[in-house]
Amino acid sequence: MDKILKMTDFERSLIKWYRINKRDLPWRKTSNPYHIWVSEIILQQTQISQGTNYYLNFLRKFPDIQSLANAPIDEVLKVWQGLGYYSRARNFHEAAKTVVDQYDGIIPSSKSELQKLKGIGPYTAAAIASIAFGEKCIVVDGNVIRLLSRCFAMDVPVDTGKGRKIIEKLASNLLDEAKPGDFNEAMMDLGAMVCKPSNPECNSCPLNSGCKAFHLRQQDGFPVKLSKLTRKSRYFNYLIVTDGCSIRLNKRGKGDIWEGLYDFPLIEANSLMSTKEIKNKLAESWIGAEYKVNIIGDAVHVLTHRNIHARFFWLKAKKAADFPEFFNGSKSINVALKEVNSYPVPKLIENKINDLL
DNA sequence: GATCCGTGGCA
DNA sequence: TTGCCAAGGAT
Repeated sequence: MDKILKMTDFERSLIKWYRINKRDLPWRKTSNPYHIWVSEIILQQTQISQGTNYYLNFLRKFPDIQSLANAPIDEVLKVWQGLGYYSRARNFHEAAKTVVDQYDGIIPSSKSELQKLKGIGPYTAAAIASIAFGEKCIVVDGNVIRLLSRCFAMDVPVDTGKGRKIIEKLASNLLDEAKPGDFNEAMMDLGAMVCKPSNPECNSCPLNSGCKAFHLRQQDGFPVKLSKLTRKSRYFNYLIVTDGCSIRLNKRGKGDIWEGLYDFPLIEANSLMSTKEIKNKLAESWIGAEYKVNIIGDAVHVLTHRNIHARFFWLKAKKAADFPEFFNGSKSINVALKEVNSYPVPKLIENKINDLL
């Protein structure tokens, strides 16, 4: 039987809407799987308005997978600076090296092979496989979850294994197998543009006639979620050690926030500290040093699961190069002030550096 | 399965 | 102001 004849009303309405309303985005002008891959990593947990410039800059800096694989990780992180979730950059870099070293530089074309690469999970594997290679698989992202949970008025929480399986089953049944990539992008576009988290534009939605939440006037009641987010506080007492020519930067270690990025030498404690406490701490490790200490500002930096309370101490030193290489359990380096901007740093530190220079 | 990983926008 | 959410993945 002709596929067209089996097309459901859902598919037909969705695809028709997409033909007219699809967004003109840079990664939709290409079928290059590397470009698609770049876009999908950048767009993980990231809105298009925030990610588009990073996509363009990333491809300018790393135009093909070889250039990415051959780059030092610091350069990759520098391009990623400000975008957040830096493990995406580290894992992408690792995966690029794997493809160059073990796949002869050819990006695998199946969802199952793609998912073996670092940083590629069920969503990204399905997105690349369907969009770049036409594999008949569905993507399940936040947009798809919201859209389907509303259409079917799902009372099972979507952030559970059971809810997840229901979503996957529904999407699989609806998938347009003739153009899986278009179907997936259409679902995400409709979710982002019409079936929005708040104030969805149901009156202009092509699927409203079959949407259970719309008929119940319960759009805001879906998706049902179980867990709610909590944030714990951490207290970073930062030492900006400088002698006017150079400054100390601290390379952040494995398994903690901002892994691989640079900040300042710090003392993490149960609270913000006083200058007196800082001086006492310094007296233990920097014997005979000459410096002055002043608090130059406090900041609260909000992460997904953390509130970072930061206090910045200005340590005007006679010679920053003499600051202990290992301070409070981690290593710092001496960097010329002119060179500071070549190091990848988190937003909190970027802001502070911009304040100072 | 629960927790962690960034940053920005919005109601 | 506060909390939620965003084209998720790793541990």
